[in-house]
Amino acid sequence: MSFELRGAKASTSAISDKLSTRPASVTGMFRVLADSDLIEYMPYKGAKLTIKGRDEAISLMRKHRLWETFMVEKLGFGWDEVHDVAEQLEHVDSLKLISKLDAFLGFPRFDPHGDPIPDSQGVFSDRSTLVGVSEIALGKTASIRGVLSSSDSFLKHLDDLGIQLGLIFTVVKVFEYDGSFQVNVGGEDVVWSKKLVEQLLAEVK
Amino acid sequence: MSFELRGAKASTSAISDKLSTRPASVTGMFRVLADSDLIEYMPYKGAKLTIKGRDEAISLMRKHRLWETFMVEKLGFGWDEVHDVAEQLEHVDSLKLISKLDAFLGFPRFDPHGDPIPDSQGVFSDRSTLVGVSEIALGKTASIRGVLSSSDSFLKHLDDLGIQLGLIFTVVKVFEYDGSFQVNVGGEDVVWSKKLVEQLLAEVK
DNA sequence: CAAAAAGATTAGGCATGGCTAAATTTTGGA
DNA sequence: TCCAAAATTTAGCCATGCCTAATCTTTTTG
Repeated sequence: MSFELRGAKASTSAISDKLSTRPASVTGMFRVLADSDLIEYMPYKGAKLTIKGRDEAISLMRKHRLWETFMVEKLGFGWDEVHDVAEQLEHVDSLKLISKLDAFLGFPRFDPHGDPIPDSQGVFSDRSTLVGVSEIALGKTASIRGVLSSSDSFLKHLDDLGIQLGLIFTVVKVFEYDGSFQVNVGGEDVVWSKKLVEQLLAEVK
Repeated sequence: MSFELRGAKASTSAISDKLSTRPASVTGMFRVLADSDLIEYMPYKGAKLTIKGRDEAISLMRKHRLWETFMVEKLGFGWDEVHDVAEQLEHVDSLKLISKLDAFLGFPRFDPHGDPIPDSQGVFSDRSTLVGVSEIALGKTASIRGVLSSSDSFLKHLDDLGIQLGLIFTVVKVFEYDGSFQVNVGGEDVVWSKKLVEQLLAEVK
């Protein structure tokens, strides 16, 4: 489920590909979505979300990201394990459930991948309060808020290093030689590679 | 979703009724369930759960009750609001999700309605540790663990009185006149009617 | 104990949703 | 510009799942 939200038109075969289905089936879906006023669809010319479709997509995104946040923060799942289950959970139909879950989680503005969670009005928080770890100045303290990559290997690596959402650290030193960072975490100094810090998002205190 | 677990055979029309469907459809379901070895089915003679079917039913029950517990205890839902949503949540397929949820909730043995939650092995806690509030002796302290009725009006009444799962109280006095109980809750004395205490389950300290 | 009533199953229809193959439109290179 | 290749849609098929109506079995009752 990943139409482009920005006015892009989605190609039939790209979608059938992602859905492990056939282009002909996608055309069928287009027709029912168009009948429900969720997309604007002209044969051979592609499809584009309507306002209503956009709202629906944002609502799904909100649910998906809240469930992911719940699984990681409250249940202790790894960042790389939550996507598939969240895809099931996001289809549970209860507005009240989602708003209570949102409150229970403390109205988080970003999910474990650093992607913004739209609020109940569909408004996204600006990601500008987040900054790449590689850009944090010496001596600054910050906390991990998200990641830029979602690859399995990357997320597993984070697990291995014990890097998780909310982790607080201070930049101690930047090694010019290879661009790696020395950071202090809970009183202990560790080194994060250049490749690593470029994929991490944080909020500076 | 409520086959009788104890060896009972379920009647076709009783089921179609509960499912808001037609008897003919239930016969169809019987056939696919029998093909999956979930029930033993002889035309005109009813259906009965197999071991495998029983296990599946218990697993669903476990999920359903854990989700209900989550919604009531963590999200602040009322006891009467959770059933329908739990019916959706229970079909999310992830063993790991359920075992993590179980741990997060502290391995509860009873759900908000006082019904036992089977553990991961399918074993039920004995309800015998629970006792009707109406049978608690003077001076004893106990905590609410469940209810016997699930009627909307009853559950709403509990909400009105602020009676919720885990509430701790001490029996101060029993009025012979009408069988009502005077109990102390958080330092304050309140009166619970006979009808009320007969529907409440508690665990004596 | 037989016939009527009640309950369950089968037969057949209809809608859905996916598929393959054929037809159509768009695209991109000569 | 024009034609071949690629992309998309349409047509038609099949499986599923539920429905109604008809048939069959079981139960109830006179």
